[in-house]
Amino acid sequence: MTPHTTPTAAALPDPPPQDGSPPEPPPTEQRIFEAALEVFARKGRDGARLQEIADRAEINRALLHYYFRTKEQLYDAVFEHGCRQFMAGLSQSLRAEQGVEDSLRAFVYGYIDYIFRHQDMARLMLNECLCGGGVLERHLTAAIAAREEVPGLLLEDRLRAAIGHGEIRDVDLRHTLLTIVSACLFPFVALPTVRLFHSRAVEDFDRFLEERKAHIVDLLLRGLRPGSAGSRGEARA
Amino acid sequence: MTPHTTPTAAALPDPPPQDGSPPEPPPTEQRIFEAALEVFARKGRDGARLQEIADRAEINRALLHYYFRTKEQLYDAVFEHGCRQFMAGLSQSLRAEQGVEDSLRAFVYGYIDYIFRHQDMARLMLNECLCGGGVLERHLTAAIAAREEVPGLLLEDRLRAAIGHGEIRDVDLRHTLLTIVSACLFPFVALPTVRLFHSRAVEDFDRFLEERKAHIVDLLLRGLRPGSAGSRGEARA
DNA sequence: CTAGCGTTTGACAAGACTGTTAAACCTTCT
DNA sequence: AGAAGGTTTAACAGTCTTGTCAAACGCTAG
Repeated sequence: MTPHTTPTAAALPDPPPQDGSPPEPPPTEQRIFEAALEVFARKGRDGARLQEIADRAEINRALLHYYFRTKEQLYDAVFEHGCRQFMAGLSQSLRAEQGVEDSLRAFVYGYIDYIFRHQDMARLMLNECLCGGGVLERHLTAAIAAREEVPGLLLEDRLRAAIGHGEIRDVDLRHTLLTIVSACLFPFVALPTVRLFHSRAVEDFDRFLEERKAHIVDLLLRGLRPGSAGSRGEARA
Repeated sequence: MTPHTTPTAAALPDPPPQDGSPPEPPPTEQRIFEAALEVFARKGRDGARLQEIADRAEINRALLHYYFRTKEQLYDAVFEHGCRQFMAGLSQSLRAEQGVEDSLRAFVYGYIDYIFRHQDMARLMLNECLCGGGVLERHLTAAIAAREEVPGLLLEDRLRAAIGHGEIRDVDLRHTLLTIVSACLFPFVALPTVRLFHSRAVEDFDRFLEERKAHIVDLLLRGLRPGSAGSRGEARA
């Protein structure tokens, strides 16, 4: 009864390419993580079946219990593990630039690229947002308390400084950040719907995302540029 | 065996206040719809239990099968029914204005207000986007084929005309529309997360949404205003 | 009154899924 | 070779959930 403690395989998910050795099959636990993430992301927490996870990991279903006791503990472990790596990797891919414009561009480009490469984890987290039982909140509050890097905050600092320097307008940064994240993330949520109206997105999703990055940065930069209000009053209602 | 055909109670969900009669308990089928929508929205398609739906509707569980045969058919009926009303009501609440600015404002304000009043249905649809099996696509394609009103298209027409008149820049309207919808809708998805950073949103969600409406309209109007590109080139990568 | 018909209910049957256990397996160390 | 300990497997048990059924209920028409 060695497992059930902390995962022995706390290895990186994106390990830097080792020597030229053939890609040795990852240890069982790692395979379970990967399989479980896929299935949970596609079917949801309740829709996922342990049998399907086991099949995908090419192991006996009883092994899932051997390593993680229950389905709930497996889910929590996958979420915890994935969430931590996701956040860390995301923060890392959002390098800080000097100017506001470059910072914003780096954020949007990095964000979309990263989500694209980790759609399963993103779906899992969004799923948790929609009908989850507080697992995400618990983990996020813990992460914040532990002073881990939270992806959006760096850009918020940059924008705040830019406001101080008069480079951009004095906007409510929380709404601005939320808008940026929405614009980057939502297309992945709504993808099945987007396809219907934007059929190109299916044929060439890469191209669609490239267009999207440019569009968002362009819109934001113009929308944040300092200057007088629009043709009429600023806010009405 | 009268049921299983088409719902006899195709009544409106927001019936205009009738006479002063006491609110008579709605017929069984309507109660089922309401209860099922709530439970499906909160627990997801697979997480929902028929027993919980029956309890919430204050009926015997067997009645669910009497009216809808299977869980899947119940889900489809709720989705179909809800989706149709949702779309129709949404289109209706997005009245067309003359100018671009007013149209955009009406759209954003109407959209957020409507979603706020129909969060369950919105969650259900988003859930279907994330881990659904094509039910949403099927219904949407059918709706489009039947030439039903699709919420976003009216605004798209307005914006296209405005581009023709030079009132706004020549942007990719599909991305613009997607951005607008994202900005309005995503906060509802991410609400549990937003709370952590934007604690005011909990205490006073109404106020948060009012701020948000103004923020979105403001950002969009400025971002779409015609004029030269930013401090540097327009698009880089 | 009662026959008919739609509605509602409790009980039951069948199946799906999770979780447990004992035995087999495989490697390592003595 | 043999013991030890972790790993894997097949089979089993229990529970939860869906779906079905026959009987009971209540209303209306003849």
